[in-house]
Amino acid sequence: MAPIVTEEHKENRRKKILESALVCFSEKGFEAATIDDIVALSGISKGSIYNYFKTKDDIYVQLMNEYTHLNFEHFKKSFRDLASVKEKIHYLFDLYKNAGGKEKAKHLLLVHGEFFLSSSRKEENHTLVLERYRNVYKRFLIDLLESGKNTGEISNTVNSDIAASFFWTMIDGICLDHAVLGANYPFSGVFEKAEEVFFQMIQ
Amino acid sequence: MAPIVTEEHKENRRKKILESALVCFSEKGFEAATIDDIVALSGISKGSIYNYFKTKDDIYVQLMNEYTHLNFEHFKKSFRDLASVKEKIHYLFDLYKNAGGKEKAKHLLLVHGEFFLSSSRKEENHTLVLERYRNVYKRFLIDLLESGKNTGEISNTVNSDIAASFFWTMIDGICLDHAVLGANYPFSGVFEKAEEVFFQMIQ
Amino acid sequence: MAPIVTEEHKENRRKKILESALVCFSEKGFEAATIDDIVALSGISKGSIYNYFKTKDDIYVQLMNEYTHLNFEHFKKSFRDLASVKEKIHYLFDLYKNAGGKEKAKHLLLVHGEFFLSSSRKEENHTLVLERYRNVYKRFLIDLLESGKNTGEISNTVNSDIAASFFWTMIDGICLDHAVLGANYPFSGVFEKAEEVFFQMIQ
Amino acid sequence: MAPIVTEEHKENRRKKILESALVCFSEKGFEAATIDDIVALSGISKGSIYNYFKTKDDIYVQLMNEYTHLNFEHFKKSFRDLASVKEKIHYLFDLYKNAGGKEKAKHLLLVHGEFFLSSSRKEENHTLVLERYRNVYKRFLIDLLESGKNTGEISNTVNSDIAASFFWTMIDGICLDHAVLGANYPFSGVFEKAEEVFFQMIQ
DNA sequence: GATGAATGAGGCTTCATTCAT
DNA sequence: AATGAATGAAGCCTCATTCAT
Repeated sequence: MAPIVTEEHKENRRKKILESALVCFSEKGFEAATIDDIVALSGISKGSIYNYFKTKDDIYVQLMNEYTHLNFEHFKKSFRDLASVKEKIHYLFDLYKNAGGKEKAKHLLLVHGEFFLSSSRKEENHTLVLERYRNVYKRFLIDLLESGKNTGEISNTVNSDIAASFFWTMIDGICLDHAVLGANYPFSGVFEKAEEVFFQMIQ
Repeated sequence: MAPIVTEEHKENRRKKILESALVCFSEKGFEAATIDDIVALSGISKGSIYNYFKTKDDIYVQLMNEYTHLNFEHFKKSFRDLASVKEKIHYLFDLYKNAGGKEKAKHLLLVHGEFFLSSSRKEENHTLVLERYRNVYKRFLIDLLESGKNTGEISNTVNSDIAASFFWTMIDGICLDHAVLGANYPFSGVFEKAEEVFFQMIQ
Repeated sequence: MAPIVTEEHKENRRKKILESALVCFSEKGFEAATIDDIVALSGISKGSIYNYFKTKDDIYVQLMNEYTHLNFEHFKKSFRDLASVKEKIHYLFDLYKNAGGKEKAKHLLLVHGEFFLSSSRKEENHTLVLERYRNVYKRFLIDLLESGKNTGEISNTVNSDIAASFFWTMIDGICLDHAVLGANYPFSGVFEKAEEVFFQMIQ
Repeated sequence: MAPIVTEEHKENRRKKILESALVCFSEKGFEAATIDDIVALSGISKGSIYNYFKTKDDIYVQLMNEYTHLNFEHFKKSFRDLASVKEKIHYLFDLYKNAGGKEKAKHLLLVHGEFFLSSSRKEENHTLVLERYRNVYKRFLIDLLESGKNTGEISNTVNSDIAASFFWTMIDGICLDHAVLGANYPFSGVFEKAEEVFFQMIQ
């Protein structure tokens, strides 16, 4: 007898749970959000959720991994159409600038931010955050900058390590301030300054 | 009959509770930290804590207010000995740069960060955060920049509002990344870049 | 997927909780009785109790509603076999007279009494008590008296409203005094007097 | 050295505590009312209250005793001016009828009612209630009725014991229903009926 | 006697997780 | 695989009572 439940169906349910968790964690914070909240939003039963995820923490971790992964997949795909390194960097800025208005992006930011912050208190998550920072976020930028040096678009005197860190610090800082402060924060103005400043720095 | 316990004694106990709370919130996060943790660390009984603070949330809020207040009192006092606006700004950078190594500063950062982040989900705290951002943090920087314009130290073309926001976004971003990423983050290097960049921006 | 547990099973557990609560509230009073008492008596876990009832107050309210409802259902069913209004009224007196000896009736009385009394301090419960008094207890008696007037069994000069109130005041007063004073109260004697007096009043 | 604090002053403070307790117990119920409520209302410090009363229960008991005592003192004093037994009984009815509108009387009623009810669960208080019922309330009525028999005002066939119990049951029932049901209860009408009925019974 | 800060046991409720069906 | 009832540990907070001054 063929399996009644296809792999695809299972993956859809898994995704549905993660999506719902994202909204719940964003709205209430990880600790305050309950499994029942996720049940209510996803329409998937509690027992079922525990078939897909071992613990509430597990949902958190998989959620973070999933979206980081999707994020960079998206970056890489979009980069295929962009010729120069500068264009790519402009594209990154644009991406985050445009995300500023989207609801889902705000959810992701808050949850990412909380995960990042709280990771310093949980060995397991901390390892994950560090690993991701080094091998994904920073690596991505460093590779970009180094390739820019090779093409001559970026000055060889630039310290890629510091510039990469600086880039993400600014992006994170701006997005977070925007997510929390909302209209009280001159999002566009600061973002433009940041872009301007960053290009000065690397040329 | 006069009160048996001096105001000073009471203030000391209040401080002791806040200090203990800071450590507990920093180590476990606000939600995960328990009143019993604070009891254990402070040596003050549960009932007594509730004589000084109405709720766990109240401790959180007073803690945040207290340190913001102390912070800016400190800024203002130190500024008396500094003649130029540039010196003052350099002093601010130095202050945060030096705080990077201190244990208590790291605690404060994590707790402030979490408060800031979580405030977007709690109307009451959000109001407080917004008010503090506008009337304390940003106001402080704007006043500084404006007085710099008057003395000619700072270019009149600078948009104080955006520059002030940019300043705090960088400070917050750097300190947070440093607190979480630790040795994986080139703290000093990024900080120097930030200072350099900021002075370029305002001249 | 169909529910695993039958509605009947759930209703049984709900009933079990209410029954246990009745005993606990009766023995210690509502405030002094604890959820743990109910857990101990019912053998149902604390968490489960909160699956069936929102709060301790909710148990109280549902308990009161349940028994009032059962009470009047019982009245109405028994009345089918009774031809005259007088017989019905005699039946009511008998019912309460006989309840005097039963343990469960005593429990109910004390708990009802306490609920009634305390309701004046809780808007929500007060509304419920008033509504029940007007639309159930008093309505029942008034309807009875009015139908008696139609059949000529009861004098048309009787003020049904006052007679109905008088009826319940006597019943309540007697039952309460009996429940509290026990052997020190001439229950049967007073009850007979009350019945005698009431029939004089309505003829 | 003469005592700084006179006996009178002490007695005044004791009274003040009892008065405040009456209001607090009436407004919140005995269990829900706190010592701090009494402190707030009386303006007397917590430590001081415990100088005058051993426990919260002690306040309750003394309060009940005090007012029962005052009550009957008042009865007896007023009776001096009344010649016939019937007048005295009418006077009693009038007293309770008039009390219906007074705030303090309502407080007393609710608190007495709760004490009465709850006494069945506390051996110590129960003894007190029984004793008071037998030796004060009922005794008072029985003596009245018996003296009425002697003067010929009251029929010798009346069972004083039952009539006395009936009297208090009606009074209690009416006052309680009135206190709780308020405007929904035809207080005056029922009271008049009760008086009418009682005089029929004893003649 | 008077004061009110300090104490800590104990109450109500929540919620992650398990497990029988 | 799916369901949701059941569990009980653990958290926040209250409050009667004590006691140092």
